[in-house]
Amino acid sequence: MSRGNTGVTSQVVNAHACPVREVLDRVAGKWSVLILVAAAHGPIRFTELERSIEGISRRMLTLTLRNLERDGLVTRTVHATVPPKVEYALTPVAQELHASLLGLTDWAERHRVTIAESRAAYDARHEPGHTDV
Amino acid sequence: MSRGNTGVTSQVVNAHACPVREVLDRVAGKWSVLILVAAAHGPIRFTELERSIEGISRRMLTLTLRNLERDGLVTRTVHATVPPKVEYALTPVAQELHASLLGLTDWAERHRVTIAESRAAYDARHEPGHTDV
DNA sequence: CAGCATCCTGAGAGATACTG
DNA sequence: CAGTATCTCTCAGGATGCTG
Repeated sequence: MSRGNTGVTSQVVNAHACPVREVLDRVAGKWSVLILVAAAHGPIRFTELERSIEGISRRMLTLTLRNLERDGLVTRTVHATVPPKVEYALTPVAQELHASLLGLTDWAERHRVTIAESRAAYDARHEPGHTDV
Repeated sequence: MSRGNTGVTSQVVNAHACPVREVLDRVAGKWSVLILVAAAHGPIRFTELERSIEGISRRMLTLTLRNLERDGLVTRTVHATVPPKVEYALTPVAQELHASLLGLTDWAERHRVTIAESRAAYDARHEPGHTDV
């Protein structure tokens, strides 16, 4: 505050220091949350995940699971049977996260319509050939 | 539930239907939340934003602001003065969102250490040349 | 001051095929 | 069943330069 400004102390925000961004970097991937949701009910097998999550590829399922495992959000349990059986389960930490996400879910559902309208209006305003005002 | 399975009704999760993913698509961008945070204290000018947010480029600031405006999360007020003065402010909807994000912030701060450790351990396990077990 | 236009790079993600 | 291995492509995001 060494320089007299407008009065609002616009404090510096650092991307690396911001905790929200940390979570997002972890969860923002297209599939991460979907996996968290699908696994929230209890341990679930690879193929079950694959079928539960609409549109996910084998590759992305594997990659995302690996990342979640790395962060300690899911556990991977291999049952040495034939055929192989691998179960994925949320860790307590991930379950807490899942709970925190409910706040966002709630927000999304309360405002999804408003936002859609806002978009439509904005797009209309900026369409090629709007008469403005 | 027409097919008898393990008992866990792994319900189908659709990326387009999942409300959490909707929010994320809106907010997951590298800069969106940072702008929300920086603007949370009150109306803020373009250049103030630029300086508040460490590392953001003019281009990304503009783009992200446009998207937020499109979704009705920020308002853009142009003061017809010389030099120009443009102020961005959060809409009530965005302020609610900002509040919901506190849950995530909290989660991140409570577990950031654990997660970092988990990563380190995982990476150690998978380093080239681990003796396993 | 507050942008827009342009060029460029790389990580995320899709498609496809092969295997312990 | 539960993965790995490539190959490709899109697009978010960085760098830079120009303007009302």
